[in-house]
Amino acid sequence: MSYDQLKLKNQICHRFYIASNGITRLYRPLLNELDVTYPQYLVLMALWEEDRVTISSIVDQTHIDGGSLTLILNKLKKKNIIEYLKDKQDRRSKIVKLTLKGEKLKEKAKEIPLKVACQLPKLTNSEMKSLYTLLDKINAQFKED
Amino acid sequence: MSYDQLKLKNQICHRFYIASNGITRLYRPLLNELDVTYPQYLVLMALWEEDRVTISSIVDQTHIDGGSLTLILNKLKKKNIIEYLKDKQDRRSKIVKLTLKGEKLKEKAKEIPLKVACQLPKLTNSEMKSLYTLLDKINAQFKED
DNA sequence: TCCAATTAGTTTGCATGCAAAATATAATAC
DNA sequence: GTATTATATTTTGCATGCAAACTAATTGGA
Repeated sequence: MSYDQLKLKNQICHRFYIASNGITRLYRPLLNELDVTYPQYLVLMALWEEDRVTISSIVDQTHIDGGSLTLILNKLKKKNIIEYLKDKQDRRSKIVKLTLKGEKLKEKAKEIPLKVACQLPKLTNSEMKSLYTLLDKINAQFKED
Repeated sequence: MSYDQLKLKNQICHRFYIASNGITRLYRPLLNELDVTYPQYLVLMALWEEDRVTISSIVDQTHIDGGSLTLILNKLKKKNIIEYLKDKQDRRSKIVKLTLKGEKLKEKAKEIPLKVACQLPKLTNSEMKSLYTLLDKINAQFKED
């Protein structure tokens, strides 16, 4: 009764769990210097690409849970990194906008990706491309949720 | 000032975040039938492979944080899935052991991996092998932490 | 042998992740 | 036009993930 399919070494999800937590841990000391957490950093990356967007747009971009995002955004607001604008078209919506401080954080953040990459095992360009492609295939499923 | 390296589409960690959370979500309804959460299921898989182990051994196998694991194990004990034994060699340690109920859960769990796999995009054997290899390369870094 | 350093676990405090219920507002159906 | 339905966001309750402080027990070294 060994049930190989129940062994940890055969679990793809466990590998993602380890990778996600492990890499996030690499970000933590770097993000501490910006006084943000990893999910807060995801929100910032979304806003640096496109500012003045609705909360549901940020959910779509980051895949952060909506309930959690409310709390995350309130914390970013308290740190004066974002502010809320009213959406005159639809009073149910809020528009999220970077403050000047939030915009300037991008400059401080720009070295982070390279610093994290340096701490990861070296993959060849081909391996990295392959990994991105495979992850995108797996995640395609979750793009609509 | 586009800073491509800060775009979400270029973040490997964000892909792992999406994959880990997304696949865990696929497990949830199946695990509900066993009345366990995903981290609790990781602990069970570790114990089904090797029973009567220390808590630190479970940390090594599952990569679950030690502090969280204390709570998780207490919940499994409350559900009568595991029990604690005393380690006479080292009184600092606890031995974790499956109860009969915990052992029998394995039988109920054995269909879960296939059911989850069926909900994921089909990857070829070669792609799946490649994905496992790449994840193992990334995660090799975290094996010691 | 005795004390400092180490190790195994637990506890605490904070930040999500998530499902489900609750609010407020908009869009649709009739 | 009004009731029904759908959408945007917030709130609530529970379960981790994690760093740091803490307790108890063991090990190592002078």
